[in-house]
Amino acid sequence: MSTADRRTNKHSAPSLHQQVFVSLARTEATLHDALDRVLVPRGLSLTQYNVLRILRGAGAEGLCRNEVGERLITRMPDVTRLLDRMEAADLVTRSRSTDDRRLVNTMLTKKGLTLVNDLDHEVDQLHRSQLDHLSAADLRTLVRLLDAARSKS
Amino acid sequence: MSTADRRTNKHSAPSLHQQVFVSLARTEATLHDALDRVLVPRGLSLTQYNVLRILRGAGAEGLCRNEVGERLITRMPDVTRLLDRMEAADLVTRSRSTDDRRLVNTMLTKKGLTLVNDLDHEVDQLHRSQLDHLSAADLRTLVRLLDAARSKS
DNA sequence: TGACAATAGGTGTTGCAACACTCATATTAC
DNA sequence: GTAATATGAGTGTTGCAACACCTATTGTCA
Repeated sequence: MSTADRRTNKHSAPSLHQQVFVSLARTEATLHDALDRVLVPRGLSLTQYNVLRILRGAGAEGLCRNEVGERLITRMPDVTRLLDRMEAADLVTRSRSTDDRRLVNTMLTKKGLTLVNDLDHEVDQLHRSQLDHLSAADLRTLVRLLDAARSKS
Repeated sequence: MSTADRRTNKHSAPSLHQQVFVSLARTEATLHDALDRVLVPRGLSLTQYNVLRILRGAGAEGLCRNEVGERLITRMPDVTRLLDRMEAADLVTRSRSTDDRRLVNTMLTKKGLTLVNDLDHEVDQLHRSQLDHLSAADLRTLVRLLDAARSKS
């Protein structure tokens, strides 16, 4: 675009790269919203649900705060208060490590584990219903291209 | 999963549908974060940038609040204060319609138009650099599958 | 025409997210 | 062994987002 165009409404058609970005954002928002409609009635945000799944995968030893943050999908600079809220809801419990007293291990409570196990089926059903009009080959292609799309970052 | 498993850490491997959801969320977060690093130094959130592009596309007449909200990528129940902040930053201006006095038309200021035009090149360069290791055919396939993935919702 | 519903916009409040900063503990260098 | 650095966790503050609710204007229909 030339300097003379800077104060006009003229702008070029979106490039293929931009189409990818917009389509990606729209699809993520659509699927995210639908999942929220399952999680919010249970008092969970998507981030909190991800923490439950992360901690379930970690087993009884739990994980320290930074390990939880690293495994989260979205960058989350305030894991402390996220875990505070989940501790207040009796979903997780924390205990300071004796090995390294800087570390605080967080693990699921029985209530948290039951909740995330209960949600497995409902969430899987939702994802299936949202995507069952695509073939397995298409889904595998989609995952492959999505993974490739972020491989540079 | 059987009832007996509800309080265990046993859970099945993620289905293909779940892999799509996770990969989609991760890729969106990665690309979103990179774009934020371009926009935040200019004082913009991604949503505000989208509003600028929406209003540029609308031309001099502008759009009313609900029309802006409908065109946004993510559901946004508080467009009023979003536009308040952009008006305070002198990016948009508002005027109540005389035809239907319920409507308030929002349009870009000269500053807002210049800003969004200036960002075009930088944003496009970013998107290209993030995705230039994928072929055009792959990008077209990605857009097609992403569009298909949200077609049911 | 006058009551009532529908639409558009705005507001009050609450809770969460992001930033910078501090404190405690552990590791490293000398 | 002590000082300096690095790492992990938590806190104070600010701003934005989401929810419910309210007001003004328009449209609908008896």
